[in-house]
Amino acid sequence: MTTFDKVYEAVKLIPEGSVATYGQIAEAIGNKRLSRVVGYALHGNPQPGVIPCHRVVKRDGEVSSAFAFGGANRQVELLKGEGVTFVDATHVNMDAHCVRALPMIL
DNA sequence: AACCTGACTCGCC
DNA sequence: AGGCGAGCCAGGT
Repeated sequence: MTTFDKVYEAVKLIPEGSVATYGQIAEAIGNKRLSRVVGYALHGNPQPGVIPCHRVVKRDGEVSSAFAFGGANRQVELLKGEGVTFVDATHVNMDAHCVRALPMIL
């Protein structure tokens, strides 16, 4: 089990209609400082369609500017399609959709 | 094999 | 309050 695998497992656990921050993912796999690795892992996204990387946002709810599915706007559309609301064109309504308790995968 | 960089976050100054 | 450095892992040069 590599760190990347843990990241993918954690991301797949995000319920539909909810979002999680890189920090939440990192914390779930053991170290919140891994947030950077989380981003890198999703950047490589080896299994698109399986790994809902569009449900992962920065700690303030802003979507990544380097989203690779067709632009950040595409990510926003996907989230809206799941019932996620936005406080801003690029900021997810964390107060309503942020995952409160992401299970630890250690 | 070492160094640099990257979808991040937090703690100091 | 805003800017800067540190810490983490993997992959490319």
